[in-house]
Amino acid sequence: MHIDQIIKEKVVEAIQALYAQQVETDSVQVQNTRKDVEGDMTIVVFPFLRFSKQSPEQTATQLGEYLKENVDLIEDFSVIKGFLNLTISKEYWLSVLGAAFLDPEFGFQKASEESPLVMVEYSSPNTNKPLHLGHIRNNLLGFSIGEIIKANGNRLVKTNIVNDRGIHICKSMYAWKQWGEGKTPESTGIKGDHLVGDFYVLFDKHYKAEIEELVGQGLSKGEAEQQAPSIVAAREMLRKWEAKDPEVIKLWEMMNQWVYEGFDVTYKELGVDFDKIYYESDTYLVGKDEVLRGLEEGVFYRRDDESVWADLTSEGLDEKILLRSDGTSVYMTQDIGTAKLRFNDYKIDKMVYVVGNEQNYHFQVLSVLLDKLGFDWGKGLYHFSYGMVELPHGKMKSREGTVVDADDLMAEMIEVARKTSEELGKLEGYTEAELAETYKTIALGALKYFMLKVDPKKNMLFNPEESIDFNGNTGPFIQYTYARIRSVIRKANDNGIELSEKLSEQIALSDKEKELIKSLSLFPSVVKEAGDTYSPAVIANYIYALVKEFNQFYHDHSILGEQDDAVRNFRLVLSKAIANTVQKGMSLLGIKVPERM
RNA sequence: GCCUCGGUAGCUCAGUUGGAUAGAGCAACUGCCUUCUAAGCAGUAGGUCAUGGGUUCGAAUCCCGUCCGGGGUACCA
Repeated sequence: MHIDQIIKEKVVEAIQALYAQQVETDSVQVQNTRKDVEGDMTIVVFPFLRFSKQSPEQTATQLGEYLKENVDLIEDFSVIKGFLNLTISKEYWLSVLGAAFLDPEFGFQKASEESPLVMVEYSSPNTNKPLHLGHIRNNLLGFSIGEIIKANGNRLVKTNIVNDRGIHICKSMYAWKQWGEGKTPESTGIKGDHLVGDFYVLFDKHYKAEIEELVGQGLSKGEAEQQAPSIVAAREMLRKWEAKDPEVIKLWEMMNQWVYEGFDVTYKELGVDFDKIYYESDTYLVGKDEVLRGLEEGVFYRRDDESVWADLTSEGLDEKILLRSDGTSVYMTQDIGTAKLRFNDYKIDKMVYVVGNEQNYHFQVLSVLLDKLGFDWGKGLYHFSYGMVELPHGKMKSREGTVVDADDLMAEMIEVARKTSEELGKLEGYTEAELAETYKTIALGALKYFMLKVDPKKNMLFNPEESIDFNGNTGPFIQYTYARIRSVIRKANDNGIELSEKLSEQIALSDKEKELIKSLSLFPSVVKEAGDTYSPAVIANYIYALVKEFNQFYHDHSILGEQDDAVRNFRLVLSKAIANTVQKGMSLLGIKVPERM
């Protein structure tokens, strides 16, 4: 049991004994004592004044005396205004460290066959252009939240829904057919997703020129947008695709294949993966069937123009279109189909969608629609809604070339990591492969930590000019601390020093050492909080604080140079426990840690 | 218009269910490598927590108003 809980229960007991009053354990406020005040844990006594009918100081003193008298691990107390500061015994802190050191799964809960099955959908790219910074945030959040869900004792299925059909891919297809001159990734040496993206941009260029020309001929902008030859041709291509025209299907399959091969490279570099991938070309018809079923059952209704709608006004939402008047499906229809397929494939207890906050309304509606269609999991779906990544000049727009490309960004960061490492020159003796791996670990550590340390709900700013730092509150700072500890442990091994989990109670603990154990002891509750709130940032901020504290300790205390064997052993155990916690915490963010850097 | 999210140091961000004197990093300035990795440590400076009210022992945090900004409100996804 954690110290908070123990204290809370003892306070309840004390209130009962002193004032003959019942209070709830959760109503007792326990917090870490301020650094500049003597003590470890602090109880706020203001809420008890109505029972004690005495001043805050008197109440706190009475409580303190009772606790000191009756609770072994509480050694002493002090009172400042309405705050009761408790000093916890050294023996207790040492036992906490020993337990953390011995348990390789410290802070994590194991899943069993019976554990809830959680499906996390993330990434969800369109197949007409390469991945950019916005996708990176999505992928990193999705992967991380999956790891956090697992660490909280759930089974996990990671899934991706690929938007492989629709007008967007037809635009690239048309542009390639029209102006592509038979170019392929092989013939050009361009990565498949980038090549297809280039044609998407090319389409837009021609389309815009056509619109301008038509407007010059006297058409309105709206008319021109509808009548431009390129868009007419792309729409015709979409129609043929839906009619399964063999030539169009062949082109579609070929270009999508290029994109998938490109995506695979990017995903691998980013270190994310999926257990099951769905394609909208497979799910949109299922969704259509579901909507028609809903129509038959009277859940939806048909308008005069044959379009199908859901009336959600009684739920406080709007009316929502589900099938167009020409019978084709919309985004919502596809999501219904995908959901049905998934729940047929897996016995899912909880569905989590990692999708940007611009789609909050969409998921609110989806939840109600699934519920109306009789899926009992509809109401429980969770939209993990995250904020946008903004550039200094505003939003990213792929057609205006203001995007930060995922592949380029990673390559640039690896290059920075390489240069920095070479300047510092601490990797002597590493092979080329080991060097390359270390550069990548550091570069991706920097990128991932940068993206994950901020509250996922909030928009964040990315400044390509200033790039991502390697000092201060960053991934490499944390990795560096880990590498330092590993270095010490290696040296200990080399000198034949063995670590013992038996910690002598004779040694004196410095303030910093005690603080470190306290911080360490918080890890399990941090993992839980991150799971409860769907927030990798909680993990990131915790690790940073822990590591920052360790560096202070490292600076002020010698570990291997310590003459007293018991103290040296304690410091090694403490260091190793922290390294393990850092490694596990970083793994929840999808970040690796290097042995040396 | 309506719905929704946000506004904390020059910049990027933390800030637990309301608690003590609001914290980090970057940028600026100053110290510390003959001692386990200086991608580090220590220090200086920087704040009307957008703003006006309210709730109470106590508000960055909860409630109401105002200002500013993002997103949504499509037979786009």
